[in-house]
Amino acid sequence: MTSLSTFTEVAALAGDPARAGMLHALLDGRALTASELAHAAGVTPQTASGHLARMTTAGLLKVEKQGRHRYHRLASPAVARMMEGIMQVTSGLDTTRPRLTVGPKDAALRTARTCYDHLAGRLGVALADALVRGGYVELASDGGLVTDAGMEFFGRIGIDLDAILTRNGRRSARILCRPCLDWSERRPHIAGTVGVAICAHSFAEDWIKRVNGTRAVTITPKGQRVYREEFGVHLG
Amino acid sequence: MTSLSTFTEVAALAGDPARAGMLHALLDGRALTASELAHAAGVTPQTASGHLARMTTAGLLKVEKQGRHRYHRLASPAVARMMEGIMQVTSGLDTTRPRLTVGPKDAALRTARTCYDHLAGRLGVALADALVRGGYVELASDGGLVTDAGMEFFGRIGIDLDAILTRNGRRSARILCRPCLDWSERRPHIAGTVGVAICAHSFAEDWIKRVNGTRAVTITPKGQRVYREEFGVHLG
DNA sequence: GAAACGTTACGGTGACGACCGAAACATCCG
DNA sequence: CGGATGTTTCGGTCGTCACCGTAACGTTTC
Repeated sequence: MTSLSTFTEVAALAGDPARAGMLHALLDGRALTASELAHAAGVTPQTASGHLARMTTAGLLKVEKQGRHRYHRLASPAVARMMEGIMQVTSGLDTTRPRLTVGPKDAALRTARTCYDHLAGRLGVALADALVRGGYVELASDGGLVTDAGMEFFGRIGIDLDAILTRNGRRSARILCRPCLDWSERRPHIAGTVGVAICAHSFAEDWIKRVNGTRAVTITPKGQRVYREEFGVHLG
Repeated sequence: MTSLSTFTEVAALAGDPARAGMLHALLDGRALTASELAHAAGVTPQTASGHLARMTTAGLLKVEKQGRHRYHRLASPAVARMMEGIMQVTSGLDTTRPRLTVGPKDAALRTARTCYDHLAGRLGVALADALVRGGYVELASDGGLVTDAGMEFFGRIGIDLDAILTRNGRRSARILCRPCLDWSERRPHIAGTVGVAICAHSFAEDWIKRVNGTRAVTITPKGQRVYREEFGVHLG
């Protein structure tokens, strides 16, 4: 039963405060140096280096060296999904406990953030709601799909899902998407290929911007207008 | 940043050999006693009791006491999905390492097993393949859906998906399903509401049976026939 | 080449926690 | 009621591992 030992190993790696902090810092998909990660986790660079080496050999992280820097990033989307899965469990049990989540950093994360490769937070949920309301997307707990009207809508705002899916090698006649339960909003937002496309396009069109060096994003004035006029999203 | 500490706590709970063993023993969705779990994890009942208490207060497990027995089970499907997520990561890195998985127990698990509430292993993948081949289900990495022909097919073999979804409160016009990457087969099988229905119906109709007290299942002669004649599945 | 910076390796300390033995507690059965 | 079984609590031991200081290594820049 070797699969059990690797399971334990991976979970134990994620179950250390310093390593968990680094993983969270990497959850936006960027590549960070050991020093940045050490700062994020609140440990010295030496300690961070050891953790990073372990996680890399375990397959959680991958590194690419550029000059004297070594950039670390999550090894695969599967790692991000694993973290999502853990957060689902924690958010489930947070209902009983008092939710003491304060601080402006937390507030920014709740408003809008990236979830590895797609949008989450109030913005992510609001976009999902708007797309469902407009009849562009059908979303259930098990899955979702883009309707014919949705294909037209996405094409109109500059997202050619058909081309993206053809490039990735489609396996279905329809454009499916993955629902992702938002840990702060407790409601589903859109992940999967469609979520990636929305997020990437939003960055490319300057509808959103990363805030300093976190997973949080701010909505630009241009984005405010587009989200309101095209999607019908109003963020209080 | 309290969410990070709970994240760490949950991951650390899953990252202990004894606790991981118990969680795996519970992954079939049944409720087991502390003694059984102690035996499964290879620890004494005292040790197991402590672990179970911690996991219960953390929200991973829930207990229901019946007489002098206390039955433990996974607290929610989210816990099973979290474990799936971790296994995805481990199976990803297993490609590099030598896959030394032997033993008849392992072989039985690979042939057919339950994955909390749906079928997995060669059987699960073969059923998914057959349903796709027959045009009853469309399945992509992000999601899946049951076609009109599929609705008719499932109705014919006694699974009324429409009724099930109505009971659960549908949120979509179509019947969607969740793809679940099989850790032994490396190919997707069907999870979500549809996967649950297939699995439950297979047990109810005696197409499959649990083997002793594990997640593995055996296919009955009746099941062999049904899977072959109705689904077109041939298991070597 | 020397200095500055980022990263990794080594040795020692400290703390957390997993584990079991013994015993108390709860429940069912004769 | 007394014995048997399942479960939990308590105390103590042991091993593991995170952490940092120090120092070495590699790369870049002046």
